[in-house]
Amino acid sequence: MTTRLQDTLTGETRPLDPLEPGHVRIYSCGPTVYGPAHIGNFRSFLFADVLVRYLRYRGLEVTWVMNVTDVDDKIIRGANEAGVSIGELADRWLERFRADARALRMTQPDVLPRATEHVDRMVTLIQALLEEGHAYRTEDGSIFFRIDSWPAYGRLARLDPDQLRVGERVEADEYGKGDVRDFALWKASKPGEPSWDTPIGTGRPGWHIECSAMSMAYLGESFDIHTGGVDLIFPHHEDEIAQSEAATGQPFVRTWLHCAHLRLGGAKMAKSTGNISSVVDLLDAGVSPRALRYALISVHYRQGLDYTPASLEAAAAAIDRLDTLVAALSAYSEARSDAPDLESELAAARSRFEAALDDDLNVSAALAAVFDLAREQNRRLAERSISTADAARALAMLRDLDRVLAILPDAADELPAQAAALLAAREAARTARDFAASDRLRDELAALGIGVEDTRDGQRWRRLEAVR
RNA sequence: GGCGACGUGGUGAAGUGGUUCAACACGGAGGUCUGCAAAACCUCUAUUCAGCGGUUCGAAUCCGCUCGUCGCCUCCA
Repeated sequence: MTTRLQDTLTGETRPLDPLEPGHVRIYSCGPTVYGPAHIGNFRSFLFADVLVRYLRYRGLEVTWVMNVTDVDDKIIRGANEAGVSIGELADRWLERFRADARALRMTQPDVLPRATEHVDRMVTLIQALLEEGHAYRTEDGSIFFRIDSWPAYGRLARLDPDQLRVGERVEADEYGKGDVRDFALWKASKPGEPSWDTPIGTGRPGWHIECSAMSMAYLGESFDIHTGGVDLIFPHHEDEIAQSEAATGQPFVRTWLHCAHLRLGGAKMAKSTGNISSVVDLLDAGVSPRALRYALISVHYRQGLDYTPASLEAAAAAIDRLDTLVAALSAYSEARSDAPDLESELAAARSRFEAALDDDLNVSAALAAVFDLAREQNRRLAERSISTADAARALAMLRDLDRVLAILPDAADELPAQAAALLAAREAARTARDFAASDRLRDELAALGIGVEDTRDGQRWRRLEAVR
């Protein structure tokens, strides 16, 4: 069974068939670094992360590129307001983005190219478009893509170009275009804006051309998968297809994957409407990053998802259930022979897990396989019907599946020295049957965020993940 | 106005013609275990899948209509 994915362009769910066998090339539209990322942004980044992790888990080589937009209207405005250069502003927010991504256990992309470092590539593309008659220059020196020159325009978004409601929301600074629907490839320099001196004039690149140039720079003129939020389908990705294929004559992307919106209060989470919840704010408020990750990835990527405090609490409880199992499997010790049927039980869980993810990344169903496995192992632990080695095998299986999900506690997590001392003291108190002291020490550990339980395997601890 | 997605229990959500098809998680009720606690396990928590009509031997799953929610057509993950 191979992994099947639903392509936005054709609507078909097809087996993944990389252009280069065994090597998948993926481009994800990344952040525009002018402010803090919100969790809706990260829903789409983490969806791509799970995809990358799963394909690697499956043994495929993956090259993952995520762009960073570091020049656009908002960055320019933000930099002017803050009295810094766009580079300084972008550096600041890119650093924050990296920190958020680390906290949420997003895989580091192989390349995080910045738009301002790839202007040459964009210029080359634009030159090709000008030569082929797909682009034209306006009086002020801006360059636009001529939509009429590309008959397939509108296919991705299933929009009829003639039906676009032009005139209602036309940007004031873009008159001079041959057709109001045409989009900017190059914006002529204006006072107070950064610009580049290039063979096509002095100015700065439009947004859409960035992604075409940077994806091709690292992945080639044709590559396997392009991801982003559904709100990028039109016009961003539609424009990318038009300009890329018009410039190269090659099919641009084989599979388009789009992540549905995260909603807050019933409406799409978006900076422009202000109903956002930033990752920084949540983490600063003490929200467990693993719970947040779980909440964001546990629903199928093409399904809308409502963000509520309750969803985060449910996620934290689910995570805690797995944490407890990991702690129990680690602490378990029983001198007896191996359970003969464990191996097949673990294998069955793995195959359910893989079948779910192969089916267009059905994370909910994959999690169901993990939680069923958890219940089975908890039962065996309670019955003491497995060996110490069996427990280690079950834990190894969970950890292996977690290469995709990345929600389990850190394997290298060590008890802080202070807590370790309290735990040792509690051990001594319990040996002396001094339960008053034992209970007091348990409270002290809880205050440090360490939960302690007494079991046949001795004291067992786990971190208590805060929700808020 | 055009295009599209969706509507499953107290909540989130999987399931897209039959065979444990109503998963899984959260929450709730009862029980077992336990110094206490916690955790875990067991049992229960949707004769029913927005409503109506149709196709079929058989539908949550296909078709039609109605109602409702959301999204795109503009920057946006």
